[in-house]
Formats: sequence, structure tokens, C-alpha cells
Amino acid sequence: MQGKALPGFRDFYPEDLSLRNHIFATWRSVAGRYGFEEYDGPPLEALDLYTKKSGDEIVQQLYSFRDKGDREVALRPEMTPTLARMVAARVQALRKPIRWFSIPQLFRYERQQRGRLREHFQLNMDIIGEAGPLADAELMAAAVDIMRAFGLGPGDVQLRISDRRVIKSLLLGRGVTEAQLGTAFAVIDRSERVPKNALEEMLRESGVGSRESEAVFDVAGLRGVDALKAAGEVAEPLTQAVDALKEMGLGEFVSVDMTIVRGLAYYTGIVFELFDAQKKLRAIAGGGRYDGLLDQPALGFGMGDVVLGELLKERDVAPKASIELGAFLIAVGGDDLPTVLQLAHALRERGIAVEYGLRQAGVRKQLELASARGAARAVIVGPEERSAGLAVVRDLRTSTEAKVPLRQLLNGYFD
RNA sequence: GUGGCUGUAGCUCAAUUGGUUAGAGCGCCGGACUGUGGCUCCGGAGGUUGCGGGUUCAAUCCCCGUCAGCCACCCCA
Repeated sequence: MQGKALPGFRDFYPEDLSLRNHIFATWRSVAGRYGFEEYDGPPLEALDLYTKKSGDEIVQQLYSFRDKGDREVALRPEMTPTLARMVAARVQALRKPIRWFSIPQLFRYERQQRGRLREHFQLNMDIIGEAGPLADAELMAAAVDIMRAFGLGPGDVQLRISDRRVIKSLLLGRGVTEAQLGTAFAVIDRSERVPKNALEEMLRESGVGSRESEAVFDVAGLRGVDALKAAGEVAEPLTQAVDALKEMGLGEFVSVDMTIVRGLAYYTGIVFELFDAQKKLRAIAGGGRYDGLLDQPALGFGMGDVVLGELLKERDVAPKASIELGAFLIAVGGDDLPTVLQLAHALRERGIAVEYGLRQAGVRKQLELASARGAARAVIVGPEERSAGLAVVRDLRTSTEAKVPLRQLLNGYFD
């Protein structure tokens, strides 16, 4: 063992990078379909960009240090502060609503676990400058369509939606005070993972009475649009967003679920998370509306490559081969090599992926190699056919072969 | 950062109560196979048993430390 990557950091072998590229390509494709433009910023930022704009939770896990110019810097843990700066600098010139996406590599200094490393790539999609619920629906539809583009259906992933305004209103209506809201949200967030008695203890310590405590659990248990009737008007945006998703034909993916509140403090409205339907993995994506962060109404979500990659492998929808060879050329003897080299280059000039054996070997050996490399066909150049201006084209999948004029092969035609 | 579990070949795993030279399958390389792949058979390479220390005549096995991975907490980009 000659050492390995730092804990929480990854080496991407060809098969790993092939998956990553597939993920990125799918992200870009769907984002493009929704009219989002790609942007990027620096991976290293001034430390205070985060200490000022991010919550405590993020700041504690910053990958930060002092650089050689004696500046306090940090590897970016999230994209939103960078986005905020970029938008703010040109806010007057940019036509609203802004639809932007980015695929930054993000960092955090924290002990790693499955699905959670010190570094990951995360698709960020944001809409800035639109307060209406159709913007929320648009963003959630994009997240769902990304799943569909990967070949996943409603049996594989579910989008769970909630609205902080609704939860807040319901809690206040049942006697929870403003001051107790923070604890109540934290309890709701954990209601599926932490035993109830521990949560009751948390509430008691914050001075929440037993009747109000019951209310917290009642709210956390609310499911479906009908369950929101009690909230009245505040539930209107959430209802509209869900209706819009249904009209797009994505209703099967969507469930209203009041346990979704999101950890970060800056969310102000509709929030959502994308889960694998079996709930074996961590959340695939999460986001929501954060109207208070910029001077503009804004919303966005993040989707990391780690959990998503695990899910794709688990559901067997990850791509297999990273290269697709059009042909593998075989020189039967040393005298055939010049023709093979000529042919290889001519085919490559025409954009066809071509390989040939880099050292002399028997035809059997070379065919094995061709097969192992995943070539669609082998072109066998031997003295007999060559003297007649021909070569053997062998289809490696059907094991059929035919003699084809070299002149034709040089022009890129295999039959 | 806290606690628990686990570290043997590239991968998945063996190795008697502590006992000789740490094995197997898959993968990799070569051969059977000198102009026709996937199969089969044969051979080969590959290990400081994560690392360091301790106990012992003897440690993959027991003890301590450390590092790494997994799980839970914290938190959830």
C-alpha cells in the first residue's frame, strides 16, 4: 500500500469517472431543458463570506486555513453565498427571474460516513426574483425530471414537500410560542429518526407544555394536501405548487409531508427533499425557498453526486462502459502493420474510435483484446486478403464476418 | 468532536484452543492456441495479516496505542 487519498476524498478510476460524467451530463441536460444557465465561482473564498452568510452549523465544519498571504480562507462548503454575491453585483442588469445552475465541488471538514464525504459535487439550481408558487413547482419538477432522466420512477424516489409557513402557523395556532418554534422545528425534523420519549424530553426542557408537545407531534404527522385544510390561507402556495406538479404529470412522485423542515435556518417557505423510496440512503436532494437571504425572493436546491451515485448503482441504472470502440484493428503479421496504421489513422480522422495491438501477437490474442476492450468489430488485415485489396471485418457481437475492400474501409465504411 | 464495531492478495473471504513456508475463488499476466474472441485446462505474479509497541518458546489470533473504514450521535453541504 503506497498511501491513498486523504480521508473523505476520492480517487476517480475510469469506471468511477464514467459514472460521474454520466451524472454531470444528465444534470446539464435537464437543467438546460428547463432554461437554466450554468455559472461557476472560485472553490476557495474568504472565510468571512461564510461566517457572515452561513449558519453556525456550516461554519463549524468549514475546511479553512490561513494562506501564504496571511488571509483567512475556506474551501467553499456551499454555493449559495457565492451565488448571492454574483447576483448582487449585477442585480440591476439581470432580467428576473434568474434561472441559474452550477456544479461546484464543495468541501466540509467532518468525519465521513457512507454517502457523506469531505468533498462532493453538488448540482445547485436556483430561481431568483420570483415569489409565486409556480417557481417552487418549476424547481421541484426539475429535480424530479432529473431522477426520471436517470431512469428512476416513483417506485424508486419520492419528493416530500412541506412549507415552513404552514408548520409555523399550525404550531402557533395550538399554543406553541414564537420562542419555542426553534425547538419544535428541530423535533419535527427528527421525528422519524429519534425515539419519541427523547423528543418529548427536548420539548420539556424548552418549556413546552404537554398539550403543546402533543400538538408538535400531531403536526409532524400530517400527510397529504387534505391535511392542510386546518391551516387555511397559509397553505395556499403549497397547495398550488402541488397542483402544478400534478398537472405536469409528476403527481406520483410527490407527497406532502410535514416532517420535512430542513436543517438550515434560512429557509422561509416551501421546503422539499428527494428520498429513495426505500429510505435506505440519505436524502438525494434538498432545498426550498429562502426569501430573506438576498434582497430578492429566491429558492433553490442542491443534489450531491455521492448518494445519487450509490442509488444509481443500487438500481443498476449506472452506465457500464466508458468507451465505445468502433473497431479494433488486427495485423496478422509484421508486414500487415503499415496497412493497419494507415487504416487506423484514416478511421480516427473520420471520428471513429479505433485501437490496435501495440505489440505483435497472434490473431487469437488480439481478438481477445478486442473483445475485452469492448470493440464492436475487429478488422483483420492479413497477407492473403491484403494482396487482393481486402480485409476481414468481423462483427464481435454476432460473430459474422465479411471481406471488405480496403478502399472502402479507408473511407469509414465497414460493409 | 463523542461512542461502538471492523481491518488478511486488486475484489470477496478462509486459516483448529496462539503452533511449521498465511490459502481459495474471481480478476490480472503467460501458455496449450503459429490466421479467428467469449469456453476449458495448465502455469505465474501479487501479502511487512493497516501501522507501532507489548505478552509469549511461538501472534493473523491475546493486550495497549495509532491510523483507516463502517455505524450511531453531532450535523446534514
